[in-house]
Amino acid sequence: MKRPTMADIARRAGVSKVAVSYALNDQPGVSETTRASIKSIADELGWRPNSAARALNGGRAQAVGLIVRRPARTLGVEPFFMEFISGVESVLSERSYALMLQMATTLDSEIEVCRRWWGERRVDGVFLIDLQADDVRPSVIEALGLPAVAVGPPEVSGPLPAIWSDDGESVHEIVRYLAVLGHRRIARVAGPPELAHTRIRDAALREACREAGIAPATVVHTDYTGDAGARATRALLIAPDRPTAIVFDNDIMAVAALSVAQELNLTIPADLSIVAWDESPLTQVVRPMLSAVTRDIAAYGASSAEALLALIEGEEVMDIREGYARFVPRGSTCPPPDRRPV
Amino acid sequence: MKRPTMADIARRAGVSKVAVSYALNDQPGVSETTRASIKSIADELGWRPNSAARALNGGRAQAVGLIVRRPARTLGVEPFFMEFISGVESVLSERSYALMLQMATTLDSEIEVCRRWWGERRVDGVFLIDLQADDVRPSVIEALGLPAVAVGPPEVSGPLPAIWSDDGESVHEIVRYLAVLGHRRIARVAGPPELAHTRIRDAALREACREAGIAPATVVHTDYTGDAGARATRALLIAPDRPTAIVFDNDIMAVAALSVAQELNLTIPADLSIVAWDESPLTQVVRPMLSAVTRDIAAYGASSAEALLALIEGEEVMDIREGYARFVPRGSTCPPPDRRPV
DNA sequence: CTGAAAGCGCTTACAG
DNA sequence: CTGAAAGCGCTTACAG
Repeated sequence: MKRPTMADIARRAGVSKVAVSYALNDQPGVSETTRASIKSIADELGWRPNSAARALNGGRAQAVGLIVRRPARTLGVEPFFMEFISGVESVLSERSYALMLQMATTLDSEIEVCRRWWGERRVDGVFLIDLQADDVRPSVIEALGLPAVAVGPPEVSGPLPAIWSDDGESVHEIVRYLAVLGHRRIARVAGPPELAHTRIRDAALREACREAGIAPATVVHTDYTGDAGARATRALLIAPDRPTAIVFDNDIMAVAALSVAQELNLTIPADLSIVAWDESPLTQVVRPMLSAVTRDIAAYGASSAEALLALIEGEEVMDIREGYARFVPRGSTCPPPDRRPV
Repeated sequence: MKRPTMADIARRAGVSKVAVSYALNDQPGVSETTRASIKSIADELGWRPNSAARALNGGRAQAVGLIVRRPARTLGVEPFFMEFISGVESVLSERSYALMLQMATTLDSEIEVCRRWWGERRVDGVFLIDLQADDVRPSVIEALGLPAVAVGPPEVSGPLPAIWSDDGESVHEIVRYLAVLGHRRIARVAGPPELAHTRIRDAALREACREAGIAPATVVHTDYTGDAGARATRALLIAPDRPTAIVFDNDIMAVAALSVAQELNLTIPADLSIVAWDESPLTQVVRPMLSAVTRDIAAYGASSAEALLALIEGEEVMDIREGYARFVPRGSTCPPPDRRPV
């Protein structure tokens, strides 16, 4: 039951602890036969390096941290996090890095966790997600000396390398598509306005509408829940001059919109086109299947992890621009009523 | 930038490192005035205990591990994990424990991760989830001496304490409800047959049908994806003597079933009653809203964490039975066609 | 190639 | 109440 140490191996092998250290770390200083015999004893004993002892020698903690600051009620239905984490993991595990996960409720508590993690040498670096406009975290983290990558646009990553995908590009693609179909009144049910990528989409939407020569889109901000999405959709649809197309910032709100449309006796897509963001399997189990923008979130997580590990190794890391989310038309978009043959 | 140590504090305070240790850990051995001055210096310097150094003194790693072994494509849409984790976190964070998260693909690799974590002293204990019939993990983990709790039924937890909710009870409740409505042909679209709780539901379903005096339910096992759920549902609905009610083992498959019904021109609930398991917000954004069984998954995570920490403290931990999932009827269940007035 | 020493940052036990 | 020592399990530098 007692976990073996290098001293145990040294005793069994009849050599010094130092020789064991050299042998096990593939350092010169022991003969090949000694090395082999030490290794086989280590194997037999099931020896593993004590991570605390290693970390104490100026070594790394061999762990990175991720703090999630979304309210519990939206977390479960937001596929982003688990997909992102699984991409992160794919890189970490092959480098034997561990991932520390923590939930937080406020920006301050998130910063406090970083401070503690770094002070306690529990992590070698962190991922910053859900960047906000005027986010204080990048500069605070930078000041701590804690290696970190910002998973978000360079505009708000401050001194940290940004791993980002260009949401503006996706917005333009959606609007051009809808405009070509003939839509003139587009609305968007968005995420929280404090999130940087929400703002970027907001701005891109204004610009894209102008470029397409259509009226500025109405934007309603929500907390990403299906409930809030349904309320926002309902408000849009009972207003005079209701939109003929609505773009949603996640998929659960888009699904909720299907129900609201049904409630109001509107047919999708004949009476209303719907576009979802970041398609999860959910968009394909409903009818009609939802037109959505899609990107490889796991790959996004993997790049972020690569960048963070490189930063920890002391390499210089540049901003990395991932592929943007591409529009995939499915069954929830079509030309608006006044542009279809009667 | 250099993170301060006790030696730095000792120098500033003009005392020995030991005095600093006593002062900061609220141990006797220093005067109250010295203690206060040491503490204020520590504060000012932003000192945090080096977790590696602490762990090396026979102390704890102050971390517990969770390994998730579901394929990436089902992870994102399965709200269980994030809700469970957020419950776990609520307990861990107030005790300053960290959570290490790792993905694995096979049982063997999962066991290997446990072996490594424990050997490296990275964790003080682990959660075992998704217990299987004849699961080897409990006995292997027990043999390692690694403290662990099994998040699953006692039948398969072996020597480990089980934190579980009685799925059988929920199955009985559902079947009694459907039987009272007049349903005689019930089917179930289930999760993977290797999972212990799938088997428990299978067995309970047989028993419940017998007790209700109705034909044994047809059960189709799936991998929990919406796709597989849709296929299973379709197969059930085009068979002769199709069921009048189907119970699903998660919510995404139940949502997929709505689409299949629509595809086959069946009305929910008039032609087919649908029951989902472990309702997430998803069940309430579709129309009709899904009747579902519901339980407090975060509370489940919290109990599991409490139990694991107690075990780590050396306390004896008994099996803990959480409340079972309760049936909440919504819009997707009603009497079958032949039991309604014409 | 091999050995004994020092040190990482803490805690614990043991003298004064 | 205060001080100097030993040790946790490793690694790194420095002699032989």
